[in-house]
Order: sequence, then C-alpha cells, then structure tokens
Amino acid sequence: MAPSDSDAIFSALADPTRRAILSLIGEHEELTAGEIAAHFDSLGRTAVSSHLRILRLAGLVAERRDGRFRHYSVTPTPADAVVAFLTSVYQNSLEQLASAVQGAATPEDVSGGRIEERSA
Amino acid sequence: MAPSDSDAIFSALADPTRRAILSLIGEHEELTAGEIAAHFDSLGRTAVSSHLRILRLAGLVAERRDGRFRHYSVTPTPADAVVAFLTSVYQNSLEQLASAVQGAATPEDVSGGRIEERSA
DNA sequence: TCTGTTTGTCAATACTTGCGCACACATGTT
DNA sequence: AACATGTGTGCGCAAGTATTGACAAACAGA
Repeated sequence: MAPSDSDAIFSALADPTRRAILSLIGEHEELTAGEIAAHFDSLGRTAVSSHLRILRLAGLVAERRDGRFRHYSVTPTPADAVVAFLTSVYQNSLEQLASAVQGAATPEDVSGGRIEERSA
Repeated sequence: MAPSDSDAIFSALADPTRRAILSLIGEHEELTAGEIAAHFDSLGRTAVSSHLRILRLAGLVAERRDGRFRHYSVTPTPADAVVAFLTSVYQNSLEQLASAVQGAATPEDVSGGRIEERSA
C-alpha cells in the first residue's frame, strides 16, 4: 500500500484536537499559533505547534510568516482527497452526500436533484 | 472535548487498510469477511476481523449474518459527519467541493457550476 | 447423532505509533 | 542585552495494530 496524500490528510483529521484547531482557524481569517494555543488551555504551545506541523504537512493549513509571528489559514482545496475517497466508496448513497453538501453550500441552487443509477 | 461519532468515524478512516477494506466493499454489493481477508494476503483473518469491528462500531459498514457467513456492506449514510465537518471548515471553498461531488455523481447534471469568491 | 471442517471472533502478547510535556534553540522585536 | 514568539528534540506514557492460539457457531457427511 503506497503512502499517498490521503494518509497524511486522514491521519491529520483523526485527532479531535486537530479538527478543533482546523475549525477554529476556519472561523477566522487567520490565526497565529499563540492565538490558537490560547484557545486550548489544556494544551501547551509545543503540542499546538506539533499539531500545526502535522496539519501543514498534510496540506490542510497554510503558514504565512510575518515577523516573529506565524499566521495560519485554511487551505482552500484540501478536501479533494477526502471527497475523492467518499465518492469512490459511497457511489451508492452519493445522492444523499451530494444533497447534504449542496444544502450546506448553496441551499437555493439545488436544481437537478435527481441522481441516476450508479454505474458500479 | 466530548467524544462524538466523528471520533469513531475519523479514527476508523485514519487507517489505510480500513479505507482499502471500505473501498473494496464499496465495489461490490456485499462481501463476506473471508472474501475481504482473501484480498489482503499480508493480513490474517484476525486483523481483518478487528478492522471490520472498528468499521462496524463507527457505523461505516453493516453486517448481515447468513448462516456461518457474515456479509458486510457499506452503510448508506455514514459520511454525514465527515461532510458536516468539512462544511463547517470549508464554507469558503465549499462550492468547489459540492461540484466535485456532483461531478462524480452525475457528470452531465451539473448545472450551477459557477464558483463564487470565497469570503477569506 | 457424532465427527470433522469451515467461518469468524475473542483473548493475550509483543511491536509500533502517536500524544503531551519540559527543555533548549532559532528568530525577531525593543 | 533582554524579552517574546514558535519550533525542534528527547523522554515517558498511552493507544492501536498484527500475530498466535483457542473458542463458538453452522454446515456436510457417514
């Protein structure tokens, strides 16, 4: 089994703390490592830094260096690998998945909601 | 941080072998544990059984007992938690995600393919 | 019914990986 | 120089994984 990008992404998303960090960054435009660490009293700066490193290596966050600060932001198109996997597995129930994503994204732009039978 | 369903799902998806098992089941309607184990020469039946247990506890696969066989199938709506998380984080670039899912589902039924600017 | 075989899981054990912490270092500011 | 921001390193602890051996359940044949 060749290690692909999916490994890094799914491994990074496996940790609840990293998902919380990712959500936290997503709520704001950018956050410094210190600001992120401030939101997790039970975690030290070292731990947060390690998580950020993993998220960065997985391509889930981007780092912008500004003086002695490092601003972290969410990478625009990182979920492609996740979606690719989901689509390959859930071709059966892809209709629900598509509608769920669509509903959260553009609730009024759902036009052709009909899904044809899967090819597999 | 309260342990939710997301934990089990993301943890289950973190392992490449489990993702391979999930993909394998997705390619077929149903597969017995033995058939799944046969596809992984480097793994014993015990390991596959453990993985199936984790996938089942995460709600990603369903088990149908038929005599001494156990047929495993992909659960229809398990990706909701994943999609929910992605939508909460990637609201910015969510339309790309939606179109990606749509494209995989119904390549000719993609109507609103326009991508608006992200708020970031 | 009574073996014997197949299917699949459970239990216990070693191995590997990952997390969090304390310390030190590099970088940048004043 | 003194201080602040972040990260790299090494250590201890916990969690997860694969293997071996044994067990429960179901079927086939005599």
